[in-house]
Amino acid sequence: MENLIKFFNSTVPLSEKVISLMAGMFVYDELKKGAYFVKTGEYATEIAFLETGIVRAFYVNNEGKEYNKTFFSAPSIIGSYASLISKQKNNVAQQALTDCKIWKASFHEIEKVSEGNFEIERLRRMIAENYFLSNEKKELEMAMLDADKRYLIMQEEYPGIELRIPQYHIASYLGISPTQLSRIRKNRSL
Amino acid sequence: MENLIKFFNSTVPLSEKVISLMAGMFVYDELKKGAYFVKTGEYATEIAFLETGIVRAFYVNNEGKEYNKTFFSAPSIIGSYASLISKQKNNVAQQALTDCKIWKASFHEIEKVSEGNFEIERLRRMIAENYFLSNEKKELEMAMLDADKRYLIMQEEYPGIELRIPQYHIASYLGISPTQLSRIRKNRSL
DNA sequence: AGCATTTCTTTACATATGTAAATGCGCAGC
DNA sequence: GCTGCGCATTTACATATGTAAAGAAATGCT
Repeated sequence: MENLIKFFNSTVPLSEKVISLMAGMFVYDELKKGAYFVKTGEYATEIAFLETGIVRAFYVNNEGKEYNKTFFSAPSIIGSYASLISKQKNNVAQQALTDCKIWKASFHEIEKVSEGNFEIERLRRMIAENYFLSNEKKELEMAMLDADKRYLIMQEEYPGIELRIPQYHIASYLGISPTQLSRIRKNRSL
Repeated sequence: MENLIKFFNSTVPLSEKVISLMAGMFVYDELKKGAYFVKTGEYATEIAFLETGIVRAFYVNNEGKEYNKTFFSAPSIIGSYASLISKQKNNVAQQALTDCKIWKASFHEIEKVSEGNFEIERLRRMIAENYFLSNEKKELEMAMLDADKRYLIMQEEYPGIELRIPQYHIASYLGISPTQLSRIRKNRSL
């Protein structure tokens, strides 16, 4: 729980009051490797703080192929943010790639306590902005850089992740086939 | 100016007080076709309401090729949102594709008046969320759908835009070459 | 109206990357 | 220590899409 507070505080400093409010909203839980935190086609209701572990967000195209959109590496917030704020169904599933420790909360409750609470409203604004920025960053990278460079950036962004999850998840994240990732790795090491 | 108020009100209803606050912050201006509202490498300071016209947001890769990231078709908000909230340099330029009428404001001033103003804070949160959602939507479309389908969606999202801007801008938006767009259009009409 | 410029389409060709399948490697469990 | 299974790499091949260039069409300017 201290980790959660610390994590939020690194976005905006929070008052004692807000901290104790939040403390009541989050409960501890675990995700086994392979378990889903969010499933496609459902309405998201929960958000969680990922204390340890790795989660992937991925979508499936009409041919049934999976694409990894994001990795969440602790400490981080998980939950289908898009579905929560739009009240639409998820298009993106979230699945644990390792065993995970999480603290989850009902998003609806968070919305309720932020009614009229300036501080939480501001926290939510900053969270929205951060999501926006990291999406934007990934989008630009995907579009401007070749897979080579994206691979490099991925390694900086998620240090050590390659040791913890299979290569084909990385390939999917980079938007290329495992075959192609292999070719890149081969060239890299020449 | 009424259009501006109407536009913001369609996100969250605003009080008289906030409306008059805003009225003082936005001033009328125009952009000639081809003019830039935002240039790459600079720090954004302004935001604007696009009352009439079309603006494109685009980035340039290291080979000097341009990619259109978004079209803004009035009524809409323009300005390098990412740069404004991150206080980093722009990676994305914004250029008028037709003559435009705009109402611009200093983002810094907006930030100042939202200090402690719950309503504006909430407006900003919702704007951030909307930006996030439209980015997310585009990202999923780009990744899950082929250019065919994206072309269709583009036509729904920006009705009539094809009559107002050159084809190669559309191609660039779809992430394909003009040649390829031509091929798609040809197949479409069979 | 006529010329010039811009835009769109088409062709021919090159190539990057995906798919499929075979091989190789390493770790886990017995 | 052996066996099997999951994962990574490699090979061969197919193909979608980009590039370049030429031609056609449209637009705009004087």
